[in-house]
Amino acid sequence: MAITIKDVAALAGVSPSTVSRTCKDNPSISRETKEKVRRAMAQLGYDPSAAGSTASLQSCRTIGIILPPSPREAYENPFYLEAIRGISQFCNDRQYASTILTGRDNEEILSAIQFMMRKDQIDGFIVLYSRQDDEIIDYLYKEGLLYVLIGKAHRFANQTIYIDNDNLLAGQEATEYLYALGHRKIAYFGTDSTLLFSADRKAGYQSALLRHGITPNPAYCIEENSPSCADGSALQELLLLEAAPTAMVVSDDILAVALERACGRLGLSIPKDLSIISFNNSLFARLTSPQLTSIDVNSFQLGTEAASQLINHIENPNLPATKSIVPHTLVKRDSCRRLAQEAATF
Amino acid sequence: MAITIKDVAALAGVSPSTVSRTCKDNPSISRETKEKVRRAMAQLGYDPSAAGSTASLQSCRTIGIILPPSPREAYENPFYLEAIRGISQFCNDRQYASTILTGRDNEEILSAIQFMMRKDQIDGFIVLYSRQDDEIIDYLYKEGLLYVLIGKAHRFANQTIYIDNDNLLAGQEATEYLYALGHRKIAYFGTDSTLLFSADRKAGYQSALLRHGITPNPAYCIEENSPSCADGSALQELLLLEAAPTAMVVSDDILAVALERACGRLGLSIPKDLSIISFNNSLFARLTSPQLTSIDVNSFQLGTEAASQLINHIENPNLPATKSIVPHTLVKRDSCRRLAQEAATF
DNA sequence: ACACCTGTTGCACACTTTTGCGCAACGCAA
DNA sequence: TTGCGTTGCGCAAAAGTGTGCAACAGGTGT
Repeated sequence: MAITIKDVAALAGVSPSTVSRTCKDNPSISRETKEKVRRAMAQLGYDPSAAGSTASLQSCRTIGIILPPSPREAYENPFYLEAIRGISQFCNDRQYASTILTGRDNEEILSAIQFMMRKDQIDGFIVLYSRQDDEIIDYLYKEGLLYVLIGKAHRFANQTIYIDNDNLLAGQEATEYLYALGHRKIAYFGTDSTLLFSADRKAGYQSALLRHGITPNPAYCIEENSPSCADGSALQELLLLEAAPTAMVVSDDILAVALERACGRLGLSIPKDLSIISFNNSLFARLTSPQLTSIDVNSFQLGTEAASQLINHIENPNLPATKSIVPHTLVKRDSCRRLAQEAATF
Repeated sequence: MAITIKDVAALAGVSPSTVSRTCKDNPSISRETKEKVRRAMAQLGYDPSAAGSTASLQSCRTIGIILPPSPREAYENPFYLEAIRGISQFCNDRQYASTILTGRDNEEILSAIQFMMRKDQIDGFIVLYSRQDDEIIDYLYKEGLLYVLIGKAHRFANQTIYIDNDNLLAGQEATEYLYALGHRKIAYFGTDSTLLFSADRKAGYQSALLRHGITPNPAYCIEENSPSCADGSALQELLLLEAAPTAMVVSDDILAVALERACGRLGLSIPKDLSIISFNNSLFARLTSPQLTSIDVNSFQLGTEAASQLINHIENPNLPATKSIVPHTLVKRDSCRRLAQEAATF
């Protein structure tokens, strides 16, 4: 067993309470006594055990990380682990623990949450996703539990702490980039837009088009919720249109890879026949040929920022709900080409 | 604040100790009393708080998950998150918490470990990787801490609990599969073999060749430790050899995708000019064209099994070090072709 | 009737830290 | 010398649970 506050107290010749107060730099302890105690702590290599402070402070310095209930495939997106690593890194630094809550469906996750709360084992949650009408977020909100969202709040936006990219802006920038290269027939390919990041990117895409006087064409907008479905016919239909797009904004690298495959099957070459810009800048974007131009959303930083906000709110309970925005970066690679002038005459 | 053992005791008209013993089904409490207590517990919705038991039992029902210190790229391998999900799922079921320990280098990870231990905040560790001469594993061993390895033990093998695939066998099976398709010029492409899974797969590859009377050709064996390096010249040299291989065993899907790209650049087509079999069966294997034949190592199950072993050892401290093997499965897709008979005459 | 045994339960303390309150000592002024 | 204020520190209770030991009731054997 590790050494306790009593050992230090004995060595320093004071009472445990004095040691405790010294640790927290309480002004009612004299400088000399503090010095003495600190020497004893250093000599013994003392670190207060969490067990005791948890008991007496009713706070366990642990946060829960909630993964979405999704098909297994979704977790292969490196986004999640990067965000988790960001959270863990920050927690390690601030001497918090973090625990992942997962399950095969909403119900399992809910019961894990309830269990942890009943046990007083968790001070707050980070929810790694954001979607419309989510049962778990509703539960957290209704129970008055502390949580921060990675992604934009759907309901209760005013009272919710969240960390997000400016996905609307990112969607606009992606579209503007293609526009600046001379593209006018720009399509959008995204996941199911109940996932809010996708909805925002799509809205950004649409608003960029409108700004240039282009009315978004519904036939130019495809939404699939899995890269496996993306082999389907909708994409093929779009690509074979009389007025097929010359460029596409794709809401995730993984979908973009699926799109590349579809193009390959149809004999379209990238970027010659189709320019592609996607999001997340994951390994997927770097392993394809051509490598994908992609918008990096800094998922690691989303994680650290979320952890930072949550811990801040744990330690200062009455703070108003803060929102923070993590910047994104456009990484240019080889999947977009400048359109020759004549093609630009829409 | 949640309801405590005292509330239950008061309602049931017994002492807190009786409630405690009832929870653990201690035989020294009569059936009638237990019934009475259980009714009170149900009525109040009581669940023992972890804080108290942590204090009194000196065990916090928390395990640490140690990520390798690696270049960021490595974490994009879906293997890690799948293993973590497996661990979390099992922990959630068994009402344990898990916390991820990570850092930019060995030193940061070590200090996170030391901190957690000094705080009595962790009962044991799961190490998500296994490599030669690892400082962190040495530390855990020397401090006598409880840990289980995912992957094969290098040093201290006898005293180490580990969960692994039979990577030697898997390497053999991959090679045998290619052999059975008529391939004789089979090369190996793997990561840096200080990572033990890679070393084992390579050894399996070699032994399968030897079994068929083929002496492994050193020129047929390439090791790179990052998919970015894989764009390098070694691979190109091999593929352009006079006696270039007709098939390759690749230790990871991600490397296999890099290999596919290299082939593309050299005008080689898959599986026509080169058959590829790889490991992990990740999304990478499914998103390429052609889709990769790959050996699924069941990373989720590696995680659950590791958590199961660790918790078992936490609760039964004197168990001998167990080892368990998680089965793998060959998933056939489109990256391997049967060689015409004449080509098989080596 | 007394001693002993068995089965059941509660008391008191353990674990470790935090903190309200009170006490002792000291200086200074009346 | 008494009284008051201040400073510095320890006592003890608090958080919630687990457990060794003692006690108690009731029954049995002598």
